[in-house]
Order: sequence, then C-alpha cells, then structure tokens
Amino acid sequence: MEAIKNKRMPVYPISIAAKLLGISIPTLRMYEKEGLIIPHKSSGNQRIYSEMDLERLRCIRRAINESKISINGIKSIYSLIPCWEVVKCSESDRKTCNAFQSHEQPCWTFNHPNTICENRDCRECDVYEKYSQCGSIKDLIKNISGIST
Amino acid sequence: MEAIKNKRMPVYPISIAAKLLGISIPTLRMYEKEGLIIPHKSSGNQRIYSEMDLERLRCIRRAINESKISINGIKSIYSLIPCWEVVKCSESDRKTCNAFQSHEQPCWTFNHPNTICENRDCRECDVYEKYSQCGSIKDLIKNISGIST
DNA sequence: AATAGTTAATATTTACAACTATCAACTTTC
DNA sequence: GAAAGTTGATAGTTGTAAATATTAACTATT
Repeated sequence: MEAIKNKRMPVYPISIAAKLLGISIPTLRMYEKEGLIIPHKSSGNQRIYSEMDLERLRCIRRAINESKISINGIKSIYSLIPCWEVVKCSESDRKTCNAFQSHEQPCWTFNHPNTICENRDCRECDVYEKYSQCGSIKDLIKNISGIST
Repeated sequence: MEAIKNKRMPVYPISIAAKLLGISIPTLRMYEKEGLIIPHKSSGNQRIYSEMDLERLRCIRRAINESKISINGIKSIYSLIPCWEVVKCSESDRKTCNAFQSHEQPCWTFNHPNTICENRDCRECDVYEKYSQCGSIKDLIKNISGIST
C-alpha cells in the first residue's frame, strides 16, 4: 500500500468534499456542469475528489465570494489561458481547434478532434492543472511574451 | 469648422449618453467609478462622451447582460491585457509598475509613477482603446506569443 | 438484501450585485 | 440671472445568479 500522500489521487466522495468545503452537493455538481472543475469518476460514475480538486475549488470559491467574479466571468478568464503555448500544438491544430477561438469557455470544456489534445485527458493537462487562479494566468501571459527577467 | 466625423471626439453630455444607451445616469457614473470607462471631462468637470465611449459602453453592457460577466469579472479580464507589450515599457518600468502586478484592476486605474506611462493619458492609450472586448484581448495574447500565422 | 450514499433533473429559495431615485451644491446655457 | 442640467453621495429597489431542496432511479457497503 502506497503511504505516499498524492495530491492528485481521487479520495473524497462528493458528500465529504462538500462538507470540507462548506457547500452543498448540488453546488459542487453545478461547478462541474459549468466546466470549472473535472472530478474523477468511479466505475459506477460517482464523483471522487482529490486534494488538488479541493484546492482548485477553494480558489474558485474565493473568486466568487471574495473577488465577486461571476461564474461566467471565471469561465471567460479561463478561456484566455494561452493553452496553445502550454501544449505546444501545431498551426494546423490551432486552425481547427474550437478552444483556440473561444473567449467564453475554458479549453477543457471542448472536444478537440484532430488536435494534439484529441486523446489526452484534460484533467491531467497543465492548462487545467496549473492555471486555476488569475494570478498564475497573468504570469503565464508574461512568460510567453518576449519578457526578459 | 471641422465637418469630419471623429469617433474620438467628446460630444455627448451624460443625459444624452444615458438615453442613447438606455440606462440611468448613476449607472454611467458607476461604470466610471469601477474603472470600466474614462469619459472626457469638461473644464467644469462635467462628463462628455464620444462615439467610441458609447461603443465601449455597449460592449460592457453586452458582457454584463448577455454574457453574464460581473463587473469585477470584467475588471479582472481587463487586468490580463499584456499592456507591457502594447506600450513597450522597459524592464525597470515593469519592476515598479502596480498595473503589471495586478490581476484585479485594469492598468488604466493605476497611477504609473516612474514609468513610460507616467505622463500619458490612458484615455488615449491603445491598451484602453483597442482591447475593450474579450475577443480582441485573446487575439492580442495570441499575437504576442510566438505564433506564426 | 437492507442501509446508506449517489445519480441527474426540476423546482424553490436567497443573497446581493446592478441599477435607480433623490438630494443640495455646482456648472452651463440663453 | 433664471432655468436646465450636472456633480458626488446616500438610500432604496429589483432582477437574477448562486445556492439549496427534493425527487425517483441507481451504486456502494455491510
């Protein structure tokens, strides 16, 4: 048995996740329906949340409750993540990719037929994993621009 | 007398602007207080709106009413505009610039002491003028990244 | 096989952001 | 200089996004 604590490992059923976050179960489902989070699913289609999922959700809650950014606002912000630079997709990938065009939905809410992302799991993609907060998104934009330091 | 129609020319007092947009005067003042718009001011401190201001405001209204993005969401989105690439500020400018750090407020809501923006009027800056809609912001991010076509 | 927890879907509640109204002091217009 | 319009500020209203409750069918646990 692995005793290593893995933040990515799905461990919490929805009732526990809701309790830990202090919100209701339908709210968690809504965040998922809106594309803000992609929880792992069991073989019987039940949601299982990891420690990282909880961190992500706390970040989302802060955006909603403290920063007063609406869910659609968060989605729009996520849609601005320069995913093409993170996954290093090709020019032809970009040409057909719906996510590349969108400024309303995060890229991980799209199918990606005929792109480098086609058979990848967005849940394990850096775009989804690393850029869940606004600050890190701006940092990424800084990095991809021609900035020295 | 110039007969040329200049979209940048301030011409509408607040009552007319409000009527043209179908909103109340206090709402227009609120958008300004939130930093979404910078109307021209007369010598007696009265607001005067240009055709471009109205276009900008229609864009903001669409974001709020149709896209359901909250005002703070719009501010956060504006804060992600890579202004440093537009105004071509120096590394030392960036080091001290509050706007460069922020992911909550658009750059034009900050003072810019000791930067290239110090004595410039944000109202006439490309950052403010050209990137009032989400789509154009993503296009700018695309342009500054190492994308070919 | 019985109990507890989950699913998706719909209906309902609630908190508050967005907006409006009103005010006395000031500016503009004719 | 009188009438009309604007200023910032405060108080009040309202539409609806966000959150919750409830349901019958399903999955997991003992």
